[in-house]
Amino acid sequence: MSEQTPSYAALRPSAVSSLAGELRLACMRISRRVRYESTDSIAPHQFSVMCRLEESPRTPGELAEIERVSAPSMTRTVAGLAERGWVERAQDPTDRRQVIVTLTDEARQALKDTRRKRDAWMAVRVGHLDPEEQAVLQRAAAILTKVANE
Amino acid sequence: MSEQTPSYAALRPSAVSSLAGELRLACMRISRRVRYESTDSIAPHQFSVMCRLEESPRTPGELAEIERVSAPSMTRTVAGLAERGWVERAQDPTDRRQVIVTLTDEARQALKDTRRKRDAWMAVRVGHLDPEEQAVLQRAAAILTKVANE
DNA sequence: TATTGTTATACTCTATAACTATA
DNA sequence: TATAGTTATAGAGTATAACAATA
Repeated sequence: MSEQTPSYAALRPSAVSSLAGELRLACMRISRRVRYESTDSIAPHQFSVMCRLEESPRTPGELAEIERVSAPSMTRTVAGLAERGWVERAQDPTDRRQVIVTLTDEARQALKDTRRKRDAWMAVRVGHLDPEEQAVLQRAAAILTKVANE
Repeated sequence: MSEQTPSYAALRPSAVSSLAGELRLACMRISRRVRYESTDSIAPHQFSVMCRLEESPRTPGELAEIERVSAPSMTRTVAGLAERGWVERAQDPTDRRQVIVTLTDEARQALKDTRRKRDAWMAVRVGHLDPEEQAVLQRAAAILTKVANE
């Protein structure tokens, strides 16, 4: 039997459970550290809404549903973003009850800066790992992304 | 050259950077999903303080410093925990200005329940992976834990 | 006089309820 | 009458400043 077994047996439930616990805790700790260290100028709820608007403009109602907050909360959040020049509001020409919220170029740049700061924290630590550990994480990254998106 | 190379070259800076970005994002998404799905009865700031008290009793001043919140905020948080029966406050016999905050057994049980719920979310997803993916994550878990603790 | 913790007050983000404008 | 969004008001959690008790 070689050191790297070419085929694998499925983990037993108890092993799945302890692996899940260890991974979950590590992900939450990393997330916490990244958030803490990156001293954002963008508040978490603002950041989250701005990410949604990156793909396409949306109405306040859609944003409230996606972010699972109340409509008045989203009105307030959008107002704050507009005040800082990160979104623009326009009336929907086909239904004048609706408002279309669009991200500004300035906001896209701010998002880019924040992500760069966050990635930098992680990059320093990944850079300190030895090559074999980096290779394991390269394979793990895709799997964790799949888990996160499930 | 075999499919699984036995020795590895260190990643170039650009590769470290993109790996870091992918890992960081996956960890933050998983963290967010876990927090969202586990519908805690314990608020995040309460949970965090309770975890600190799990190791040993502490004074409000120590807790405020560890959690990086103001002393009045910690007074309030501790008062809330005491009201729910999760902590008990006692005067320090050697310095009567100080208060010793201790976790109750009920709180320890509540922490256990919350962690079990969080781990369950992750365990379902890890259980869906194929055996080889699970094997990769088993090696990655230890590395991520090291990164989180750095 | 310095330190520990609390109370007083204000600001932010959240919510529900009531209201306006439009369909 | 129903829907999209806003305004009114209140409840948490945070902060700084002022205070009480103790060292």
